[in-house]
Amino acid sequence: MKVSKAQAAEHRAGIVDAAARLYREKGLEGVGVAEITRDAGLTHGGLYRHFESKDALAREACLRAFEWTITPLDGLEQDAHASSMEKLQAMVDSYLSTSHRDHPGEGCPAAALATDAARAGPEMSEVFAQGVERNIQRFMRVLEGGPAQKRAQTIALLSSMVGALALARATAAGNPALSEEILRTLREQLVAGARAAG
Amino acid sequence: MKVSKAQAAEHRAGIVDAAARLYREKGLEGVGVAEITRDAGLTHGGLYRHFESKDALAREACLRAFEWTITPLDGLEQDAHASSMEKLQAMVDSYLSTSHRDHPGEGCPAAALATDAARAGPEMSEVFAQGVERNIQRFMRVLEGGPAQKRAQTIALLSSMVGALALARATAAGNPALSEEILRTLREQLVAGARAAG
DNA sequence: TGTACATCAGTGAACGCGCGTTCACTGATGTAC
DNA sequence: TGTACATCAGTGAACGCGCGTTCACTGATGTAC
Repeated sequence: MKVSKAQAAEHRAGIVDAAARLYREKGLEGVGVAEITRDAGLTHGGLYRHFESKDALAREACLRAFEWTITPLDGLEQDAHASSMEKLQAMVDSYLSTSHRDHPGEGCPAAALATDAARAGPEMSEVFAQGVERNIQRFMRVLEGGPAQKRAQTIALLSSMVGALALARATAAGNPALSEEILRTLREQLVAGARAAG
Repeated sequence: MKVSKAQAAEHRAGIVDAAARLYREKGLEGVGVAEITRDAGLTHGGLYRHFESKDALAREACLRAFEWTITPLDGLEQDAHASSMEKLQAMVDSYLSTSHRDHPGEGCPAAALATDAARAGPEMSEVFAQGVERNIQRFMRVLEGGPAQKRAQTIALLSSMVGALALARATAAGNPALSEEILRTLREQLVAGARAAG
């Protein structure tokens, strides 16, 4: 049956949200349209009233996934009492936490979808690059120094955290000690490195 | 028809090699057994004389992929004239080259398969963790300092390079300038960081 | 405000298609004598 | 060294199965009068 325009818009947003979460959890090739729409409380047939194809939905879900949040970049940012270094440490600790490792569905899509996006064609790559650029702009705000220096440091910081989180996830089930060691080591090294550079 | 034991062993190795390359290029869920065996010059039916299942082949291929080589860790290592810092720079430049970015099939599986391995179950995670541990041991040899310090630095170095390469690949088609910027930035930052720490 | 009706979001069966796996068969290999 | 024969690596058709997508249909929505 037909539903109101407002409800249809909600359904559409629900599908995008479900896809954004499931793709991060299971990969771009690990989820079917049936599972996505079921998760959103609908059936698969109606998906094509909202999206041209599964790939079009995947691109929109990827863009949506990049609206993820992490403390203290979001919510606690107004806290003027915290020093820049304390904020950096808090952000790194949050990004490289076991909680983030074990819940990719609500986490950073750069770490969850990078290799998938590399194989998904130029359109997805463009979406992904937009998200990475946005991430860089957000993360830059916890660093100090000139714009060029800050940008370079942010790119290095993001790359390190993405790689560490990806490796920690890949080794978590097979070698938990190594997985924890990777997270712990980078929590320590990254802030020490920023302290030396800043 | 039946073939000699020696030729059967060659065929088996050829299948593993083809799988190791194709999985790195297209992902663990992006290649079928038909494509792998065709690439090895065989048909898909005979695959199950050598491997229990596709997953068993994938695990063996992943282990094989971790036998990848990179200069100057392999081949040039006897060059006693090169300083440790020069070797580190050469290794980082090689890892974060556009050539490595554009040819994942012969490159580092940690960067190519990390997110796939995280979703492929505990047995694959165990194989992957073994490969990562081996990578750490190899990379440690270009750094100086005490064992604990070297190991921590190596884990940070490997994480940074894995993340940077993954992000560079994901953005290469959609934003080539950003992709190059990521590689260039980490080539510079990583050695500068090691210089400061060492 | 009421009424008639075109619109269209959502349903669920059906479609090709490619996948991993199985299996009867082939014929060279390699062993027993 | 020769011969007979069991073994088994490899072939290619066939199997269920799940996938993305299509489509006839439903019935509430929202518009035209």
